[in-house]
Amino acid sequence: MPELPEVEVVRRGLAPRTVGRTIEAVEVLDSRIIRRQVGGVDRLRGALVGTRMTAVVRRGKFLWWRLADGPDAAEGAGADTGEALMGHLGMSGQLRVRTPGPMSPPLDSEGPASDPLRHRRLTLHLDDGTAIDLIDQRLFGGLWTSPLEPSADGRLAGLGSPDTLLPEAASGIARDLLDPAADLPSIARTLRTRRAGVKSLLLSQSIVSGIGNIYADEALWAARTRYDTPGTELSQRRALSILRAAGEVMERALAVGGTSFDALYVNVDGRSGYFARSLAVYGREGEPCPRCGNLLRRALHQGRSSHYCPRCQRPAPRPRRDAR
DNA sequence: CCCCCCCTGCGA
DNA sequence: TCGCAGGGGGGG
Repeated sequence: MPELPEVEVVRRGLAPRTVGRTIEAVEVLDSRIIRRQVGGVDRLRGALVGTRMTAVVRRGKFLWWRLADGPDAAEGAGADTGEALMGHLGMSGQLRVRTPGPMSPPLDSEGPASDPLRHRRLTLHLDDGTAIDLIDQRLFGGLWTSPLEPSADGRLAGLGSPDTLLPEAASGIARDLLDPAADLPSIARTLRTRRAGVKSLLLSQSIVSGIGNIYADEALWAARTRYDTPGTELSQRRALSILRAAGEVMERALAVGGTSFDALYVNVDGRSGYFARSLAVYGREGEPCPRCGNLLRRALHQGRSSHYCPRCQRPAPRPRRDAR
């Protein structure tokens, strides 16, 4: 579930089912899913088993649980452990909540390759019997612990965060456009200092986080700007309008559960979002532009597809030197 | 800053 | 068989 709206759907699904719960066991079915864990599976278990989840936080596409010492801790029960459980879904990751009972799916499915349960890589077992499955076909996602540190600007670390503490693993990740602490004029100014194409800049998680290939294309279409327009050629007004467009399209996607093309992209209950039908350009090469009717195109840009309308998305006009 | 890598699966 | 797929990190 890759981009910001899809990850936020997951965060909202996880919060009511995990906050306040204690982790009783960690089941690792494929250790590649925890390759970013310092100390491997032993250290992961040591850091998690017996701790209580106190919040689920998101910044961009990164998701983490805050952890406190559990009720069994002799001293300091309830105290923050100082480490977060980080999660990233990569290209094909899902976090699914499985509740005990007769209706629950079988633990190990022998179904076809398209059956997502075939790709269960790790499960957290909670004290109320709930299981949190990390399912990931391509294994680009992962779960690992990361020490907390204060956020650089002294504001709340991310959506759902109780304080300013941020996992070290997310320290290089900029704020996202759904974060009330995001400073849009400042992000716009940064975009304008860089010569690279504006789409690559929107995808740079260190400038602004949460935007991926779908929402970058949608935002640039909405702001009538072509993907290869150099950041240095954007006016402040145009840069801001691109950022606003990106925020708006992600808000609209979030409101309908995110974008799903197939069963790979689902919420914690395995259900799809409905935004795919509202996409203007992504995956629609050869179809008419919803704004001007010209046929949409797909171009390869830095190894990834860019979808755009060749007529109504133009590179920003160069500032006129002779204007006076 | 571009290119490659990490992976698996699917459709042309 | 190849190219492509909502991710990110690291190398040259």
